Amino acid sequence: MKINHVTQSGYLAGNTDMCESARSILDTAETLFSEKDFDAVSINDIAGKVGVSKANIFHHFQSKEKLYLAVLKNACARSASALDLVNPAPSGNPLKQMNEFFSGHLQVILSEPQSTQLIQRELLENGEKRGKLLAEEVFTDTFSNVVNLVSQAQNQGMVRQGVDPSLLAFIMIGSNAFYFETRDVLEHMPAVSFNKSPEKYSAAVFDLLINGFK
Amino acid sequence: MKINHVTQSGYLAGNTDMCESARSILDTAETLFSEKDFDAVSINDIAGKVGVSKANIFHHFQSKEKLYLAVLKNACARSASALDLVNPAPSGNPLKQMNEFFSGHLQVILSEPQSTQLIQRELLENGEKRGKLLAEEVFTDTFSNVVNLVSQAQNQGMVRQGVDPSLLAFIMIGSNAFYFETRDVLEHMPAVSFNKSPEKYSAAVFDLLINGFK
DNA sequence: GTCTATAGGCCGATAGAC
DNA sequence: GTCTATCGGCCTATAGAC
Repeated sequence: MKINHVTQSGYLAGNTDMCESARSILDTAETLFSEKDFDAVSINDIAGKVGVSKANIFHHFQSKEKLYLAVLKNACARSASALDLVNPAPSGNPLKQMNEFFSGHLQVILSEPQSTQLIQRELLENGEKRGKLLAEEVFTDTFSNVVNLVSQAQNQGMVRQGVDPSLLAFIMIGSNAFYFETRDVLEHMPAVSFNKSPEKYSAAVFDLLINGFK
Repeated sequence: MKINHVTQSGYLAGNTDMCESARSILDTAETLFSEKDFDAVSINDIAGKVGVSKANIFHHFQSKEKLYLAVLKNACARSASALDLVNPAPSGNPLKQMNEFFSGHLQVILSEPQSTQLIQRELLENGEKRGKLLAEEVFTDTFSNVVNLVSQAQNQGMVRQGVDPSLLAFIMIGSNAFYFETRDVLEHMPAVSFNKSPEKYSAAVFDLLINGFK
């Protein structure tokens, strides 16, 4: 498999011009591509599940690669817009805003498992080749929003000096991402109290990050 | 692709009886399977790189699936034994031991990128189907060692009551795993001070976990 | 825009000589 | 143990009728 993102305009882009069957194909493809990777999903699989012919898929999307990229673009856009909604209103105090983002972020990635899985796989499989593209088009915006949130909290004295805002933002996002990744294994781990309850996890981690373990 | 781990004796098992060419096949297969997933690596690829025939691979390993499982088993064993060495001597104080484990753990997963990548992919792609197996055979031992380390520290008053040892252990391992996953993207992120230096990252995260951000 | 039929290639796996 | 040759199947993609 060889996919060249550079020929594309980008992960994020609106695609509003799409007839009904093309939408069905795109939606079904997203489901299948989120369950299994590029090579493990055949055009036959998608065509069978949608109820159209193989040739019809190649008519709407010129190649399997372009279909996959359309799916990925869609997932990135949906994930990004869902995370935008998590950005809390600037009314509350910064500490509360950080907490709201943290728990909201975990809710979003757990409620959008398809997009999350697709993006995580892209990170794992193609990080080296397309890390720059992913960084520029997907992660930087969300990440810098969180960094700004932390910086504001720091300016108001709710985060002590000496804490790197980008590090704290990284740990918050990473804690949630790792929870998502390991959720299926976590169920079978003995002596883990926080599985099966993302809310408890969010609360406990945030308390740990505020106060430390000492 | 359909792989049934249940027919195997387990991820972890010594395989000492192996002739020279079988070893070469296994090593090359590990390299290729860590770079690309199961379907994206063909027996032809492996045979070509090793310099043997396809049929020879099927002679030593009966199927592509069994070869992959042998590779995975190998990687799990190597990763687990590398992490065993990280368990610090019980001489120092528990806080220092926790710190040593934390920085050592990151060093190990960064120095064994092939094993780490294979295990992370297995987690991402087959978590739901084989989460129980992965939990029992790979993660539980390492994880409970870390939980014990934290519990000992807590008994000696170096970790405050109210902190769940399993949560703290989870965050430590997760922080390192997330650093590994995102290392290629991190390079292209502006305003991130801790990329390119795992040591600084370890130190800064541990300080944050000890003292909190408040 | 949707279909059937098919081209052309690579795949995993096997047969059988040495 | 190692090879060459090959089988049968599934793959992406296209041709061409409607």
